[in-house]
Order: sequence, then C-alpha cells, then structure tokens
Amino acid sequence: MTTVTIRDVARRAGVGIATVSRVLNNSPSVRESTRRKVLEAIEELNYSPNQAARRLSRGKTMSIGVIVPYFTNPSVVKRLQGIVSVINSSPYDLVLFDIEKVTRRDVFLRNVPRQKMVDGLLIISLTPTDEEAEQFLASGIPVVLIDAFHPRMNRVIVDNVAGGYKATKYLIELGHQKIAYVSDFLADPFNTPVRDRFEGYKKALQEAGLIFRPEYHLQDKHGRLPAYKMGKQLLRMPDPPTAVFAYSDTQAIGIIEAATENGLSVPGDLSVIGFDDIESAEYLHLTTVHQSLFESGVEGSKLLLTQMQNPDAIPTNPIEIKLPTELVIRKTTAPPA
Amino acid sequence: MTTVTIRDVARRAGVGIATVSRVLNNSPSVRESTRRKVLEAIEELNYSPNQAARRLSRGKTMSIGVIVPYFTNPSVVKRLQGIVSVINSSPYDLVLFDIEKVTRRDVFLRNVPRQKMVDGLLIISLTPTDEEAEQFLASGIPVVLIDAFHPRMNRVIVDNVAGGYKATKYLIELGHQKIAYVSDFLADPFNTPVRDRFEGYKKALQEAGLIFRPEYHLQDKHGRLPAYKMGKQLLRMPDPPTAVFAYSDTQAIGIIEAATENGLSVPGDLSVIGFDDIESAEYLHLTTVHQSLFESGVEGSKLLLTQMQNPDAIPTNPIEIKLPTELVIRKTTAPPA
DNA sequence: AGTATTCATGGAACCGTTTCCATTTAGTAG
DNA sequence: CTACTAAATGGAAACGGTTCCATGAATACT
Repeated sequence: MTTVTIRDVARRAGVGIATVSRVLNNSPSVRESTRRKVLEAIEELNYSPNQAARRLSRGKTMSIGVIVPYFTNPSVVKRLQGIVSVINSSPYDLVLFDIEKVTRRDVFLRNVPRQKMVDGLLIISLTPTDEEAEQFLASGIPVVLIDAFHPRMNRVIVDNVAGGYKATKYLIELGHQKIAYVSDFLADPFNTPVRDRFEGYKKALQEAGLIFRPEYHLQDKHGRLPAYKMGKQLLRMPDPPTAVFAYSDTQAIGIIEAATENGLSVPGDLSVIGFDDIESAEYLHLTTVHQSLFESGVEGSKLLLTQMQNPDAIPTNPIEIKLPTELVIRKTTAPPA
Repeated sequence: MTTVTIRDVARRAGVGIATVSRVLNNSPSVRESTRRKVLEAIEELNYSPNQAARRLSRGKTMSIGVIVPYFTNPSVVKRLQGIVSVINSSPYDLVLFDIEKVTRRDVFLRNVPRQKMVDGLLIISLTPTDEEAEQFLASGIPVVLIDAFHPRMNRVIVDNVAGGYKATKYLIELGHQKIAYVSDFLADPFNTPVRDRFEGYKKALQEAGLIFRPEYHLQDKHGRLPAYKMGKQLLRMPDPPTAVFAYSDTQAIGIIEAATENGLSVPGDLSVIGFDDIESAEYLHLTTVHQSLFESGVEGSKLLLTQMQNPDAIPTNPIEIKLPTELVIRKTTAPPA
C-alpha cells in the first residue's frame, strides 16, 4: 500500500539511487555484484517503478494513441485488431480514443498531440483538415493515417476508386444496367472513401456507356438499419434497380434484409455487392470487395514504429502504403432476371 | 516544438505559477480578472499542460486499464464496446492490454497494478487465481471483473449455468435426445464459463432422464475452424447427435458449416444452438442464448467508476452484478427428423 | 612503485505539475 | 480612516524517476 520508491531500494541495497536506476534500465556499467544486490532489494521490497515519474523525467510516454471513429463499426474493429497485434509485441501501451460525436473529434485531434499524452499516433478513417495536419506536423509527434488521406502525412490507404470501379464493373458484366449506390453521407468532409468509391462507381458506369441516375444514389448515416430503410426506398421506386452496390458490407446486409422482407430473392431478383469483406460477409456469402482491414492496421503500426525510431527524419515526402482491393464473388450477385 | 511550461504562462500573464495552476484546475478562488489574464496568456502561447507531470504530481493517472484476452473474439469486442461507451464520457483515458499468449497474462496481471499505470482496472473474461486476487486487493487499485468470477472481487457475471440449461432444455423439449456439447478446453483454469455452461447442459440432461454421453462432448481451442473440425468429427460418428449446443456463436457457425458441407440441412437434419448472440447470429438466424455483452461492459465500467469515487470503501463484501440470459429462437433449431 | 586510464558509483539538478503555507490585497465594519 | 477578517496570490517543496558530472576505486602500463 505505502509506495516504495527508488530511494528505499537504494537504502536497502546500500547503494545510490543512480545505481538503482541504472539497474532498472539495464545499464551495462554496473558491477555484477552490485546489480545482484539491487535486484535483491527490489525483490524484497516488491518494488516496481512509477510510470508517471518515468515518463516525466524521460520525456517519453511509452504509449501510442489510436483515434477511432465509431468503435462499433466492424471494419474499424478489424483494423484495430491489426494494430493491437503489432503494438502488443512492442514496448508501447495502447491508448484508445473513440470519437462518437463530431464535437469530440476536435478535442482529440487537437489535445492529444499537444498534451504529450502519447509518443505516436494512429488515426483510423478520419481525414484531417489542412489546419489539423499542420498542427500534427508542428507538434513533432509521429502520426500515421489509416484509411485516410492527407498529402502531407504518412498513411496507409486503400484504392477505393479502383474498388468501387471493380464492384460496379462486375455488376455491369453480369448484365445489370440499373445499378444503385447506397452509402454514408457523401458530403462528410472527413470520410473520403465514400466519395472515392462513388467515383469508381460512376467511372465504371461511364465506361460502359451507362448514364448515372441520381435517384439511384441514396445516402444516410452508416449502419444496417439506415441501409435497410434505403433498401426499402429503392424497391418502392417505379423503376427499381436490379443491383445495388453498397458502400459497406454492413449496409449491404441491410439491403439484403429489405429485399428479403419484400419477398425478393437475392441474387435472383436483386444483386447486392458490398465492400470491406468483414467477418460476417463470409458467413452470409456476400459478394464484396475485399480490402485488407487487419493488414492496414498492421502496416500502419509498423510504419509508425519505424517513424518513431527515426525521430530525426521528418520526411519531406510522407510515406504512402497503398493496399489492394480484390473482388470476392460469393452468392449475392447474379445476372438480372 | 519547444515546450511551453506553466512558468512561461505565469511570466507572460504576470502572475505566479500557483495561480496558473488554479486556473487550469478551475479553482474558485481566482479573481475573474486574473483568470482572464491567465487564459489569455495560455491562448497566446498555445499552452497545454503536460500530462505526465500532472499525473506524477497528482498521484493519479486519469486512465483506466482494460485487460482483454484474445481481442479478436467477437464477444470480447462487444463487451469492450460497452466499456468504451461509458469511459468515453468520463474524464478517463482507456488503456488497452491484449493478452494473446498465456505467458503475457502474468506480466499484465502483476505489473499493471504495481506500476500504478492506471487508476482502475477492468478485466474481461479472465479468472484470476487466488494469489492474483490477493495482489489486486493489496495494491489498493479498484478492479472489476467482467465475465469472470472471484469471491473477493467486484464482478459482472452472467448466469452461465442457467444459460446452458436453457439451451439444452429447449433442445430436449423439441424432442432431441442425442445432444452434443462443443466447447473450448474445459480444463482451462481461467475460463469458468466453459465449465458453467457444461454444468447447465448436464443438469438439463439429467432432469430429463437422459444420460450424459462423454463422446458427445468435444473440446478444442476457440474459433470457427476448430469448431468446424469438431463438427466433422461428430458427424462421422456411428451414432451422431441430432443437435449440438455450442459454447459460443462462433463455434456454432463452424458446426453449421461442417453440417452444410456434409450435405445436411440445418435445422432439418441437425439442430444447432449457440451462445452469446453476437452480431452475426442475427444475420445467420442462429438460435442462441442471448447474453448482454454490451451491457456487461457498461455495467462493469459504471461499477468501476463508482468504486473509484469512493476510495475509502474497500467493500468487505464485493459487489456482484448478475446479468440474465435469454433464449432467442431463430431458425437453426427444429424437432429431430 | 607511481602515474595514467578506465570503470563504477553517488550526489544533485531536472522533468512540469500540484498544493501547502505564508503573505499580500481587498472588503467590511466600526 | 483604522482595524479586522476573508479572499487572492506567490514561493517552495513535494511527486519519483533519469542523467550529467564529479569523485573514488580498480586496473594497466612504464
């Protein structure tokens, strides 16, 4: 209960505090016999160094922050799992900041680096503004974006344009002409992927000589339920689509539920393709665009760790790791009836 | 880049450092005019207090640790989401410790409390030994177990015996007599729920006058694939079961895959019931025993926070919150053929 | 044996806060 | 206007480590 400090250990071992500190930090310049004495004293007193003090005096926190939007989102979780797998075998602790409300966003993005709470920062699926990026750069703390882009920051990204293109093109090749795109709000300034996949979608349409029908693009906040409602809305249309490209697997699932509930068979009456390839996608035999969620976390963490080891090199050219997407054909897509 | 400290602010504002500190901590005894001066200086210098120093000086870390086994496990993730939702709106940071290997277990359970890295600790699905419990109690740091039990520690638990009983009884009521139990390793000393659900299973059998057939109990490490293999094994038996109670939904999914691959229909030829009611369970129409995963995290966090507010009260009688289970009947169970 | 050189060690300053305690200032009453 | 009390403020000592620098001991070399 009463805290035992480095001084107690020093007294007990009959040495100076500096020596104890050296033992704690595996300094080579401690005679073996004294090292043993110190270790004994540590053992006897059941001593363990106070982290806060260490951090203050070293100027390092030995922890890495992860800023995450909507921790309930399965694709975010998967990325985080990748991060955890890497950080776990490093000496760093992982501090998790979840942003549920947009207001909290500023708080974290501004305060976390300023308060020197972490030695490095990973930001998942949140695109920083130029001003925010400026702040990060100025703070000097290494940052890596995962699934987000800023020209001046290190990042691990996915070619969402290509992914959206692949998905749409595949539907077109199956023979579909009336293809809807169901997504998060396109205008969200911090969600670049929505727009990129949309762009890929439009590109594929155009290449095939199909015109983009604005009424086939529905947007709402993310989630299965909103997607379900959008699905219902699509199916109510006088000239409903025969295929839906959903921004995420979660939304694709909502669409399928809407279709099923309306007595339509998937893929018989409606083809549905998702994006992400989350765990459930496999169970549900969902055709989707696979992206390496777990790997994105792994790569991002590795990149961050190397950046942290070379504090000198503030690279003028930020590093970009681009992960591929891959079409995974399962059982929710088929030629139109 | 150069760190601006409280002294810089004090000098700039023409006040003492103590006053700046008071402003930072919203002390009421600061005249409004000086407060304004200080805030101005803070603004001008773009100052933000150093966390490490605060922590050392206050003796509090303002962070809560969460120790998690196998962060990839969906039920664990769901609990963690509940935790995050509560901690997020508290002033505490969340530090995540993932335990993938048993060896790491000791490291965390011993070091985290000793090093004063956190002000409070949540432990998910890990049953501490008596010795470990002793250490926690001695360390004086508030701890709450979630989905784990120790008589001397605060905890949020699920009535796993009742859950296993409900599941099995339901299968029996459907007319099944040959009911298998597929689970994690029963002997894992830190996984109490496996044994509890097993107990409920046996109790239901016994009550119905059915004898427990040891060959109907298969165990392996957790995961969909191992469960898939166990499913195959069950179906190869000369007298295979007509129903399977799986320790988890993840495992139930593996069983279903094995059955489907063998050309059996679920629930026509084989009934399968899971446990947990994870997200995918709904998509897959899996009959299962619902437990409030998210809520367990919420309740555990709340309990911890109240414990932390009453540091005096080291309750002689630890608090136990018991969450109910509920049978959710979907489409993977039916009377035997 | 004496001096130079290396190695081990201890003391003290420092990291940037909070907070106790003493002091100054303001406010109130006589 | 003075005396007294209450409020505001500043200085300095913690908090518990790390690390620079000086010192003493041990080893090596001539």
